[in-house]
Amino acid sequence: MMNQSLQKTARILGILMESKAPVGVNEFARLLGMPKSTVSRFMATMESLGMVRRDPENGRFFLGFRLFELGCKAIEDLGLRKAALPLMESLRDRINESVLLTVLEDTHITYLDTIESRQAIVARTQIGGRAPAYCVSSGKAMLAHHPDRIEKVVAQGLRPYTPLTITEPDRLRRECEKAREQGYALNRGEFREGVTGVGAPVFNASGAVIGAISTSTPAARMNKLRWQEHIEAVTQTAQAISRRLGAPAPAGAHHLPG
Amino acid sequence: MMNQSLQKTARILGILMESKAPVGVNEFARLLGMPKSTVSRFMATMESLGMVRRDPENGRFFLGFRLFELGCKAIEDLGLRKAALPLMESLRDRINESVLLTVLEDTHITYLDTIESRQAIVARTQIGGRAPAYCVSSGKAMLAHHPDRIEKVVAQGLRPYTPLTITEPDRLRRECEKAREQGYALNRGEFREGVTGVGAPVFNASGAVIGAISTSTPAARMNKLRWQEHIEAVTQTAQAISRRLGAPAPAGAHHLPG
DNA sequence: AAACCTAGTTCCAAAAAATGAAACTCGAAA
DNA sequence: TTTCGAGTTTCATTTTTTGGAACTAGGTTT
Repeated sequence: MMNQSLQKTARILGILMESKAPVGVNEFARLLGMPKSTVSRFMATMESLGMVRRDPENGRFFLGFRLFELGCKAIEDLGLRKAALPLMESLRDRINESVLLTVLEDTHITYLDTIESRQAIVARTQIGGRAPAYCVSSGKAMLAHHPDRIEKVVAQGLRPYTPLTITEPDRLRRECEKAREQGYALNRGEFREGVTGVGAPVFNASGAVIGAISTSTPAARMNKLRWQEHIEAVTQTAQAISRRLGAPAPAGAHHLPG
Repeated sequence: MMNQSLQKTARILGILMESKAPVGVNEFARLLGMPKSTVSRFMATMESLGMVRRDPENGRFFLGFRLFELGCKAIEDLGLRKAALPLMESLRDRINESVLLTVLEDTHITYLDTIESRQAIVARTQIGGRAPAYCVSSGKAMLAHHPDRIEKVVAQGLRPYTPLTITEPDRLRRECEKAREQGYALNRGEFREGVTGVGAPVFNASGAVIGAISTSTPAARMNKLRWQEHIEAVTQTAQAISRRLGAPAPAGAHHLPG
């Protein structure tokens, strides 16, 4: 039912995504459980299409630059980054902490862009990197509007990344429900130890969640007042971005007439 | 000989890359000259692999975020951006013009990153975007070290983008040869009218060209002195980045003992 | 409300492509 | 010189993909 060449392609790209060093034909053959003749031909095709490139030293493979061109277009199409960046800078200046822009993809989030805090100690985040949605503030903020995804996440198993990671399905469901009511979600150090955050969803003109704004702050700098400030600032910024994108007014606080 | 599913995938991604608006199954079928049943199944597979995503409104397709993850990893692997960015900022501050980081891919260049000039008037460049190698300073600087590519470029035809575009194969060959000797190349407005630049190649530890640094300056701000300043500054920056990457000392000016 | 688009999905026999064991090439190491 | 490891090519066999047609589902016109 699914095109198998494509699935194989995705596996190969996945291997290169995870791999630290370039990968050769024999290693692919081993990892994929396929004869090297098959792999060799496949890689030749992928190379000619720019999906991978060869290390001229030893013929091993890296991901290709064509993927970068395509990936940049992918997020450009979304229009989110352009609308968000200036407001993200203001937010960073307001709270003096790193600000992140993310999208929800299946059950994980992807970091689209970062505005770094100007402080000496920051929790660096890799643009293009991922995190499990249920472990981070932006992820929970977005899951809150995708109940089906919550169940998919739960079905995949709630692995503990830190002692504070949510591992109880019902706890996750409750937190998301709360996040939906309040319009924001928190991360108290559930993905990376000592890294906290506040996340709020961004909506497009159709009222669909298309991304989230969040903060990344070392736990050592957090206290009750700061949490409150961050929640307020992040929520306002996310709403301002949504407004820029033509989103209908948030339904949260105001009760609209029936 | 080449895997045809992969080629089809590349064509589909190419269509989405060029397309301004999302594309539906029927439109793909028309553009690809294939029955819609085939396309429908294909797109379903691509979607499940994250290569494309559907517009929830109308079911049409965009490029998927997975491509962004892969693309970011692709340039991270190269290690060029990390080595180059700080020096690019210094260069921008030195000449107060936009500074670009590019790689050569087949016969075109791809923009990896930009440090914008602080001036009011700038020629904006899209990260992830392309330009024909023979029309821009960075492209010519890199072609200079890949004679086979020059011939490939020539074979594809030298289309004039502006009145100043090089359209004579021999002129391109001569310019590249000169660029190789001098260690830099110029663009006098050969790709976009009124946009000039100076480009120099960056080498890795094996002495191979892996990218280029270049400037982008409105022609109105250019004069003889500025060209000289830019050439000096760009060349020095490119060499400094190469040194960071462990490149052997440039052979250009010094005549090494036989 | 019935007929009629348009867009997309599913079916299945026919057609085409990918597969993989083995032979081959090429460099480097013993 | 031989051996080894990594990669590529070959070609009969197996496995996919293909695509016309039927089907589904919204939306629009008569």
